[in-house]
Amino acid sequence: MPRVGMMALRKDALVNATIGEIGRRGSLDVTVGQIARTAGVSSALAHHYFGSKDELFLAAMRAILSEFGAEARRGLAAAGTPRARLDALVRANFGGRNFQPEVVAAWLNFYVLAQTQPQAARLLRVYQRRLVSNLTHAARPLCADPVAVARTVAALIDGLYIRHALADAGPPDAAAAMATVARYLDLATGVAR
Amino acid sequence: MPRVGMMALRKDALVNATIGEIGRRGSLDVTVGQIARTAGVSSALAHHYFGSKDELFLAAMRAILSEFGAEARRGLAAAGTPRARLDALVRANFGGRNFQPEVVAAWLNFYVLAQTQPQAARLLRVYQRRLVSNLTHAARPLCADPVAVARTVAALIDGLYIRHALADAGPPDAAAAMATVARYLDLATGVAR
DNA sequence: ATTTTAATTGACTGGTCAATCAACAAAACG
DNA sequence: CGTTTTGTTGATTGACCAGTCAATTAAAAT
Repeated sequence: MPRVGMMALRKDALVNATIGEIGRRGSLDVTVGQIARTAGVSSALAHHYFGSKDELFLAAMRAILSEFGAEARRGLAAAGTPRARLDALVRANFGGRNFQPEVVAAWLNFYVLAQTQPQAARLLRVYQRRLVSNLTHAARPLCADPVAVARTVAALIDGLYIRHALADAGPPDAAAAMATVARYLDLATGVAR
Repeated sequence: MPRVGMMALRKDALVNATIGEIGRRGSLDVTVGQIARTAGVSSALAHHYFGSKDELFLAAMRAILSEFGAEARRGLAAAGTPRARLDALVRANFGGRNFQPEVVAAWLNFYVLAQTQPQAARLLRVYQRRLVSNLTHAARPLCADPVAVARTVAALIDGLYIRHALADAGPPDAAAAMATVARYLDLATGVAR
């Protein structure tokens, strides 16, 4: 049943299936066959559209990053004050699908991949730089050393993310993570407690 | 050349080779054969002593954690003041072999494994709890909410670790990471700047 | 000196998987 | 209506690998 325009549909389905399967298995040890079956196509088609397993995973990561980017932009646009901008960036990191097990799994494996895959490393650097840059911009009116504060917040976000994602029990607590960052921001920007 | 007492030697060599190979490949995608060859033995011997690849990797992780634990204990013992104790814990995290690429790779893959391997998850939780507990204890005399500060510092350590380990260029800068934590501690404990 | 025990390996097995390719189906096009 | 384009897959290949096992060596124990 070859209809024209299937390419976009299939690519989307394959990317989503990739995220889903990585989440289910918890690692990159998923076969192209499993992913393809979940997407309802043959493994040959996955190779046809993406060329290789690596490309498929990179596409999945790009999808997650662009979803995150969109959320960040939306939050920034709606924020009126510098502090609201900071909070919006933090919320973008802890909100959305970011705490869903599949996305957590994708992130952790992305870190692993970034050690060796130049493409993955580049993607990760872009994300990291953009976050710090956005945070710096938002923090500039609020403190003496906005770059240092931005870097600290960025690290705090990553650390809280990992700690909550791999926490002892229960679902990750986004609210608690955001509160911790907020408390640091209060301190760093001299807000009375 | 079967001499008695080889077991400990071989196990050590295999554990070190495991860390080394994971570092070289950047992922858990290393074969038992590669590890064994690096250790100078046959793959059959690796299975003989460890039973499975998973066990071998867990043993490697335990080695890293125990090295870290020893360093933390040494630092704590030498520290006279609460603040010195905090600094010692931070230094234990950023010092030693922890920033060597192989150890970084092991950590990242350990995170991935902890999502699905109960043993790895348990190990990680023990490490995380102990760190927070040590930090809390050290922070108690210095601030009103030592638990919150300890959690924040722990997250900061993890986040800085990842960000520096996967940084844009050059070797990870342990000094900068430690300075960032120190600045937060100054803020949180009301030290004058 | 013989037996036991620890150390060690080569060879093998059963299975898995990424990637390729030739071929088939149906829509679009002229 | 025939041809081109797009979509799709089954079957295959070539390679790799974890884990097993039977066999070998030499030290240690009796």
